[in-house]
Amino acid sequence: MSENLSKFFEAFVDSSSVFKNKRVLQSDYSPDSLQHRDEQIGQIARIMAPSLRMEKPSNLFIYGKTGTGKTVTVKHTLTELLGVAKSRGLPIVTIYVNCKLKRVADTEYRLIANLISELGSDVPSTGLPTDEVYKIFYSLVDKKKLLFIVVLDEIDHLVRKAGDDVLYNLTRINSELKNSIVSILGISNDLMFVDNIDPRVKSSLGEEELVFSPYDAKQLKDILFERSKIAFIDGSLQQGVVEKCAAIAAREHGDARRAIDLLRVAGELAEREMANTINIEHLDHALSTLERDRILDIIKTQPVQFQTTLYSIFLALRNQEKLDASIFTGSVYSIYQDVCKQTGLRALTLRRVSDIIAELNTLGIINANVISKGRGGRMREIRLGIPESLHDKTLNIIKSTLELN
DNA sequence: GTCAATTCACATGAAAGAGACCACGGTCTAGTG
DNA sequence: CTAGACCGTGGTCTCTTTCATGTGAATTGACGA
Repeated sequence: MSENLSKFFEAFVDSSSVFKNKRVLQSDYSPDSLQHRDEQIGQIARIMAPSLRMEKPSNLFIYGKTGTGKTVTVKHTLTELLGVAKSRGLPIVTIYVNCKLKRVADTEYRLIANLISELGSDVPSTGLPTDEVYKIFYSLVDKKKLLFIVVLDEIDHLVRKAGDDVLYNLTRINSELKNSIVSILGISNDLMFVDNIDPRVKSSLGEEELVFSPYDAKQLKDILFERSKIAFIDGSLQQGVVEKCAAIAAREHGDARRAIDLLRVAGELAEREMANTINIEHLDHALSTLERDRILDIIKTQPVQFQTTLYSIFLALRNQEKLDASIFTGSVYSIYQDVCKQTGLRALTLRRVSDIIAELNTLGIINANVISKGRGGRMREIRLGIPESLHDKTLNIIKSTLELN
């Protein structure tokens, strides 16, 4: 057996892979040159340039959907800026924080704690009063004369969870500092986000704004070609694969990250088959694999109550005999109560379940719309958002977490 | 027939509570010289 | 005498509950033509 296995590994190593440099297709890779973002790079550079004279650059706010190159562009531009600063001996420091990462920077306290740790110091992950942490941060920043550029990626996430007080406090930092200057660069996926924040914060944080529009199919194609030249062995991509990949991604609001993922998975599938070219079938297959993994992964990582709610939705729809029909909050909740009784789980209130349904909706697992039936009341109309081919798998996942049969 | 008021069944907001974590400082205990 | 174990306190964070308020259109009922 182990002989077989080692043979397999040998064969795997020897088989001509389609990849030359797979890292280029990984999500954390940032390319040396950016395509179709010259204009934005120029604008960011113009806004940030005063920092090289040790003047405070305007706070900058960047919007754009996922995969439009916001993060990469910002990182790219700041790296260049830091290069110049370094060669001139200017004390400029950039800090990059992704506010979406759970347990890293998704609350006010943790954000500041994170900034502190970026500055090479440490505070406990919990236990201190928030203003204490602020004080530590201030003293740390103000110790030397420095110019900080703080990049807050996915800032909409932070505000949604922690409220806009955070931003207000951050924008006030400069008035507390004697020596140093802090400039904030916020990145948001949500275009509507700014409408919901405190006007005071809005004016001070959004001194400058920049919008990243989605890539169109042609631009995506250019990007994919560029990457695939480095990533794949010459000639391993069949005609039309990149074009189709670009077209798929363009259809889904021009998400370049997704397009690149798609290409990578297609390559992995081809590699697994020991094929030495990637064809359209691989791409189609990759598309469904990616989608399947995403959905199953989301479901698997949901808390018990979420899974129970989803299970109740399944049951409610099954009672109606047709899974593509829709049901309403009330019937889901009564079934949910039965399920809880059955499993011995403590049943939550309708209020909470209603929120859970709303959250499942934003995850895309279900589609729920609020409708009014006039005197019949107002409620959510709920449908499953999971493709039928995955129904059995999701039910199995849920049943195993609920220890049901 | 028309129009405003009513009503239903939740949606949505706000505030507050419970319980899990964690750090810190003080006290107790056991081991060491 | 000292290091480590063990509390109590005070803080944050997440998930919930409770209480209150909001909402959109079918229904109702008064009113006038």
